[in-house]
Order: sequence, then C-alpha cells, then structure tokens
Amino acid sequence: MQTELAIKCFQAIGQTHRLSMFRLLATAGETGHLAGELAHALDIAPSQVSFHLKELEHAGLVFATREGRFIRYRIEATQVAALMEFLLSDCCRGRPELCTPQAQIPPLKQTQGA
Amino acid sequence: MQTELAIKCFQAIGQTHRLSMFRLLATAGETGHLAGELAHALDIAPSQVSFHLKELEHAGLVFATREGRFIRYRIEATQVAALMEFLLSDCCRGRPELCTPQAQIPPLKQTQGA
DNA sequence: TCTATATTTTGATAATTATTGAAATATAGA
DNA sequence: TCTATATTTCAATAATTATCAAAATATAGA
Repeated sequence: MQTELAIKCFQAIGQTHRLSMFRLLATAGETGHLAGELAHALDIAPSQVSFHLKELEHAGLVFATREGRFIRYRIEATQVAALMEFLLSDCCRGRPELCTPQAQIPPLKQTQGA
Repeated sequence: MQTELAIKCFQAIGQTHRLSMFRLLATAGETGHLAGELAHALDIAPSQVSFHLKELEHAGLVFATREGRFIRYRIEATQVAALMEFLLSDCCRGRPELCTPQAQIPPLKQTQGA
C-alpha cells in the first residue's frame, strides 16, 4: 500500500462516526449494512452518513452496491488487510515484536526463541 | 484500548508529517531520534516538528526524554501493539481472516535486537 | 404517469487542524 | 555570569474537515 493511501485510510477511521461505521461494517461481514441502517444506528442525518461513507469509500475501505432504492455498504476486506500489512511490515519493518501483540500471532512458527 | 484513544491514534498517524515521524521512530526502535533529527529528515520548521510530535505523544504513540539540550523521542511499543490489537480484535471481532491475511505475519527473524 | 421512500449532492457555515514566524524556555559550556 | 543551541510555546492566519438544511436523484409500486 502506498503511503498516501495509508494516510487516507488512517484519516478515514480517525473520526468518531466513521470508526463506528467501519466497525459495524467489519463485523457485519458479507451482509453489510444499508445506508439507512447506519444512519439509524449512529443517529445522524442521512447527508452526514453519505458524507462519511464516501470518505471510507474513497479510502477503499468500503464499497457500495445498489439494491433497488437502497444502497448496501460492505467492508473491503483486502484493503483492511493491506492497511494491516502496512502497519506491520512497512512501519515496523524488522521489528515485528514492536507492533504485534502476542495474541495476534498464533499460527507462526518461530525459528528462534525470543 | 478505548475507542476514543484509538481515534486519537488513527488521527495522529493519518497525517503526512506525523506518519513519517512515526515510521522513522518505529524503525529506529530504542535508539529513537532527536527532535532536530526529525526536523532535518522531514525538512520542516522546528515549531512544526514540536507540534506534530506532541500530537503523537498525546495519542500515546511516542514519548520524550530530555538529554541535555536535546530531546529524544522514541516509539511507545505497547501503545502501537494495543492499536494493532484494537484493529484486529475490536474492529474485526470474530472475523480474523478479514484483517489478518497470512502475508501479514512477517518471518520474525530477529537479527539484531536492542 | 404520480407519489413515496432512500440516498446523494450542494451550498453555507461552523469547527478543527496545520502552518508560519517570533518569542520564550531550558541547558551546556566558556 | 553570558552566549549559543535545541526545543517549545504562542498568536495569527490559512487550510481542511464536519455539520446542517434544502434540493436533487434514483427507484419502487400504485
């Protein structure tokens, strides 16, 4: 992931409403959520939901599909993964212990004991 | 990690200069960097370095120690790890495959530690 | 077609954040 | 003490981002 895009992503989830949406969409998985559902869940005006969803979309973290009058938003898993990788390998390059809490690395066979 | 703090962290690294500093400090590890070194590396005014470092510090991502006339900044590894965990378990709860692609876990070859 | 509903777009304003330059603070060493 | 250097703080301004309300767009169904 390019630095510029990573910044956009961090900026996107660095805001109350957008982080809430991000979390709702992440946990909803394939099901996603309709824009209206998010508006109701966050209790904010539809124009604001639209505004913030667009920010997330521009960062590539979510995508939209129309369903009749409704628009469903889903998390873009590959982008989330890419962002994760950016943090892990690009920012903390060579120092995985720095950014990787133990709980996070279950399936790793260590070549050397720490 | 509390949501509010996570937002502060994402906001902190969601800015060009601050992400640059964050990366420099992360890869520098225990050595860290003097404020002046960062100013030189990023080619920005000292007052700006100070401003942005404070944002990172307020987010708990870095900390400062005085060394005579100099001030050395280092990454706060535990906070970075906590942020990582927030993304992994708090945002993508129950869907680890969503945020943690295999490619993300680095080889963990501990060459030269601190 | 017309009406109702879901959502987006637009434009104005408010709020926050970043930048700049100057002044202040802290410390080292003469 | 005084001077030089490193860094921070402050105040003003610029730039960006968020909020709000109204209007526009898209679609379903009568």
